[in-house]
Amino acid sequence: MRAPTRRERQREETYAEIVRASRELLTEGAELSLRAVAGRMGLTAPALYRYVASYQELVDLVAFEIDKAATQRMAEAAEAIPADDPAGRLVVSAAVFRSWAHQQPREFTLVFANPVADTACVRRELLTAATSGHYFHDLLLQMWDQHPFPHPELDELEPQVAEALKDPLIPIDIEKVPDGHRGMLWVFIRAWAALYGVVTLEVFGHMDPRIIESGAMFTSMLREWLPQLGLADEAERLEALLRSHLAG
Amino acid sequence: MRAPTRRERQREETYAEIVRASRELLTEGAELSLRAVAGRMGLTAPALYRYVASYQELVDLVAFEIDKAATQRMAEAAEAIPADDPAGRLVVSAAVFRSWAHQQPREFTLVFANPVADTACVRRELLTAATSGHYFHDLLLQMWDQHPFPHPELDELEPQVAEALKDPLIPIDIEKVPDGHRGMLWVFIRAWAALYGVVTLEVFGHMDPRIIESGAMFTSMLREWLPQLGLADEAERLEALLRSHLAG
DNA sequence: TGTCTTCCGTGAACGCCGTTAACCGTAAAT
DNA sequence: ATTTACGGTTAACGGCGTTCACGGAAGACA
Repeated sequence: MRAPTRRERQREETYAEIVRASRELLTEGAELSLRAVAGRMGLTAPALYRYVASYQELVDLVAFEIDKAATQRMAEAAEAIPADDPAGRLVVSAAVFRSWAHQQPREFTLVFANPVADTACVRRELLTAATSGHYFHDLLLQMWDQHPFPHPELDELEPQVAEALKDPLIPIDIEKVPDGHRGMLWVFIRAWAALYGVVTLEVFGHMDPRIIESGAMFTSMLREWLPQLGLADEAERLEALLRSHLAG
Repeated sequence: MRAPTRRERQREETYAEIVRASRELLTEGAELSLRAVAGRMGLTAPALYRYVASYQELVDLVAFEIDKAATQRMAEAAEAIPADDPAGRLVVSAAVFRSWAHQQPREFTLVFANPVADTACVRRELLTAATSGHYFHDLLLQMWDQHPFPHPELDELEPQVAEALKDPLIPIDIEKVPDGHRGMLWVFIRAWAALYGVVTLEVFGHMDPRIIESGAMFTSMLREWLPQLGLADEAERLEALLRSHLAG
């Protein structure tokens, strides 16, 4: 772990600049293309091939960094809530996640609505490396540690699901899950599905825009989920917390 | 309403061929491009501009027709269920919807994961014209007619939502909704959100592939929804029906 | 029937795009 | 001091959406 040489530092800075330029393009609504990124950096397109092997690899790189940045945004907002209130932090994080998706729909689309199935292993690994995934799972685990909620046992689930949960392909440090409580992952996964579903629907706009803007879809999704996470008696407090963060 | 002239018939046939060629490309995993579509039809790209004003308009046309075709596929499968069992037909339709999305992920993406917000009015109108939307809403209305389920009153909902439900921007013939029961739409919309969310998540693959394949996500979504549609006592029958259609 | 017009196709061209190849100065490594 | 690796260049290929000028053929109409 020696100090990075000058060349290495320069290279890292170039990567950072690539990501910066790419995100600027996305934010401005322009097309993300190698030529546009290169142009914004003051060099020509072929030069970028010294850093990424293809356009798809650029997309993957940018997607990973965007996910990291979005997670940091959630973490910063969550710090306004005491660390001993992981449920509050989760609610705030979910609200920030939604706001981010609405403010930066192209960034959100790049990360979460790019097919992960058909492409190569790189994107596959992204599935288990997702920073946001680890972040959400950590909060959920903290919640469970503080106030365990019920979850199905592996043998109550469909065999294929039980099998998948034994060596799961999701962004979580599996040793953090207490032994005999793998069924908890099923709750986590379904919660993620609910969050992902609502936000994706809203971003793609397959719904009356006034309803999207109101946030009612999101609120009602959360209202359904709080009891399942053992938060029935805190529902009122958490819904108020959500309301105060929906605009942001 | 006179008979269509020869020219008109020819033009319609050309449109149909455009859609046919486009869908072939999508199914084969090739890129959907004006040149590729034209080439498959035995003509050059500029010729297509006699039929569509731009690439985006081609996409919209194809998306609309794909939605129609997917709906027909659902309707055909639903015919195996008696007409006096709209709940059964809904379950079968939802299962077929999911199968279609998995078998033709590119078609599904084109229709349901293309941003509708930022583009022009054409796509906006698609929102209320969606064939599949009308189909689902018809089934839900039939279910309610046969066996009414509870729904919130307008004044129990958030004002913005209540406002939106008075003149909704969704694919439904509003006069079919009984007076004083507009709140029903809120149930419909949330049900659609749940279906859309799960299927989109599965198609984009942001989840362990073994869990996607098992269909457990979909089953559990349905299990949560049956009671809300007043089908608690038919849950067992309908879940069995779902299981028998999940593979298809 | 003959003329006029509308429709539907063409080829050429423009400016984008991703990608490859050959080339070269400079900074690091030896 | 020499070699090597790195990071950039220009030129070019094929493909994309799109526009334009052109022409033939089919329908409309006298």
